[in-house]
Amino acid sequence: MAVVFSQAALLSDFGTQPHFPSPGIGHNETLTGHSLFASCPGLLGTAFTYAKGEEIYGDDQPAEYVYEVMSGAVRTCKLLDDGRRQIGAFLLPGDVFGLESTPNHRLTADAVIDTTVRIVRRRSLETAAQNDIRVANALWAITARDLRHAEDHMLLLGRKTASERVAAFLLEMDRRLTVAGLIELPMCRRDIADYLGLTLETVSRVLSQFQAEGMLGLSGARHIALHNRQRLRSMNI
Amino acid sequence: MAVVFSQAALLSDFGTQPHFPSPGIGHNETLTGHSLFASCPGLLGTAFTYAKGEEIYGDDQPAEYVYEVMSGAVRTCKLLDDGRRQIGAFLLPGDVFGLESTPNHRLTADAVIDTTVRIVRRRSLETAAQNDIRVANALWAITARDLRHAEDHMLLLGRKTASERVAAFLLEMDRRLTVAGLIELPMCRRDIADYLGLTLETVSRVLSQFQAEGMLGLSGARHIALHNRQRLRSMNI
DNA sequence: CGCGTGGTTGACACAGATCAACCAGAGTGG
DNA sequence: CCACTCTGGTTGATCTGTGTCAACCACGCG
Repeated sequence: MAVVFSQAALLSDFGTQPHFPSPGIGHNETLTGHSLFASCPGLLGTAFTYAKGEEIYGDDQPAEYVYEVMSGAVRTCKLLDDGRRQIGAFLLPGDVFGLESTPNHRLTADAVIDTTVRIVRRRSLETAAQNDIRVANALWAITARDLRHAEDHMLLLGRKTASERVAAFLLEMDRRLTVAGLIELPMCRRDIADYLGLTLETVSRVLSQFQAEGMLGLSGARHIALHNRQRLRSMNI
Repeated sequence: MAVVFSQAALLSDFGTQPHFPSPGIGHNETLTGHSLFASCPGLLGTAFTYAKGEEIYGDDQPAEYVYEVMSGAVRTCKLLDDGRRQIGAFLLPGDVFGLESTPNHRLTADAVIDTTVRIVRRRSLETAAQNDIRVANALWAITARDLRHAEDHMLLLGRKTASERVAAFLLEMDRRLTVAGLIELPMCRRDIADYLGLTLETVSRVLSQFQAEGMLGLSGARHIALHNRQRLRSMNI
C-alpha cells in the first residue's frame, strides 16, 4: 500500500523540468504530488543495496522490475565481446531506470559505487497504467526523456571533439549532482571515458588542460569546481 | 473517418517484430489488424509530399503532427552551428516519426529524396490514447522502439571502427529496404557519413574495400548487393 | 610499511580526417 | 548529337587528434 515512487522521482529529469505531454491530456489532469501510485494498492517498494561494481540486471534478462536510485550511482551499458564498452547513461539519486516496453532488458545496469535502489514490479506499474491513463502517460514520459538524452548523446558521440565532450559531461554533472558549487563525481575516469566514447587518458588530459586554463579546479580527482561555466557552455554549442 | 495508420504501419519496426509490452496487458488485448484507429472518428490522414532536401519540421518547432512515410525516405538530424551534423535515423516507407511526448520537436526532419507522408494530428492520437489504453501502449511502444535504436547507435558511434560502422549500416539497410536481394540506397555518401559519425570519404573507401574483398557488389553508387552477409555480421558483433 | 587501485603524464603510432584531383552520369541547351 | 555543367562519388597524399603503451605518482588500506 505504500506509495513507492513519488511523482518527483518518477519524473525526475536529467536536469530539465518534467513535462507531461501537455496537449491531449483532455479532461484528465496531470498527476500531482504523491497521487501517481496512491491508486495502485498492489505497489510495494523494496529497498535493495548493491555493492560497487555489482550488476543490477544484465543485457537480455527479463525486465521484471523498475528501479529508482535512492543513493549512489548506476551506469547502463552495452558491451562488445572484446571488452569495448559504451555507457548509455549515469543514473543518480531520484532517477528511474530499468523501465522497458519489451520483455527483456537491452542494456546491463551496474552500481558505480555502493548504491541503494527501490524496486517496484513492472507488472504493477502496467496494471496501474491500464486503470489510470495518467500512469500510462508517466511511463511514456520516462521513456521519452531517455530518448531525448540518447539523441543528444548521439550528437556528442558522432560529432564532438574530446574537449567538447568533456565540457558537456562537466555541465551535465554540474546540473545533476552539484552540491555547494562542487561536483563530486561517483565514477572513475574509465567510466567517464566509456560514457564519452574516449579513452581514460584523453579524459584525464582534457581535465588537466581545463585546469591549466583556469576553467576548473580539481581537489582530488573526484572533486571538481567549475570556475567558468560560460566558457564551458560556449564549447558545448 | 478514414483509418489513417494501419497497426502494421504504427508498429513497423526497424526490422524486428513489433512488441507490445506483453506482461501487464491484463484483460485488454493487443491491438490487431486495423482496429487501432478505427475507434478514433476524429482521425483524418492527409498526404503531403516533400521535395528532395525539403524540411518537414525543424528543431524546437511545435510538434503538432505525427507522420508516416508512404514513399521516399526521411532523415532526422541535429546540427551544430559550424555545420557538423548527426543523423539520428533514416525513416523508410511504413515508419512513423515526429511523435513526441514534449510540446516541441527536438530534431529536424527532412526529405532525403522526394517523399510522401501521411500526417495525423498528434492531438487526435492523444485523445484516442485517453480512451483506449491500447492506443496509449502503441504510442509508448513507438517511443521505446526509437530508444532501442538510439541505444544501439550510441554503441556504434562511441566504440565501433569505420568498417564495423559501415557493416552495421549495410546490414540495417539490407533488413529494411532490400528488394530482390539488392539494396537501393536513397541517401548519398554524406548522409551515410553523418549517420555513422564518419566522413564521406571514409564511407566511400570502406565500401570500395568491401567490394575489393568480394563482400559486396556495387552497380552504381546507390545499388549494393551483399555477397557475404555472414562476414558482415561477424564484423557487427 | 608495502601494496593495490586509480590517476597523470609522456612518447609514439595510427585510424580516420582533410585537402585536392579526378571521374561518372544526368540534365540542359545549342 | 555534342559540349557544358552540376552533383555526387572515388581515390590519392598528407596531416592530426586521439589512441596506445608505458612509466610514474598519489592516496587509502590492511
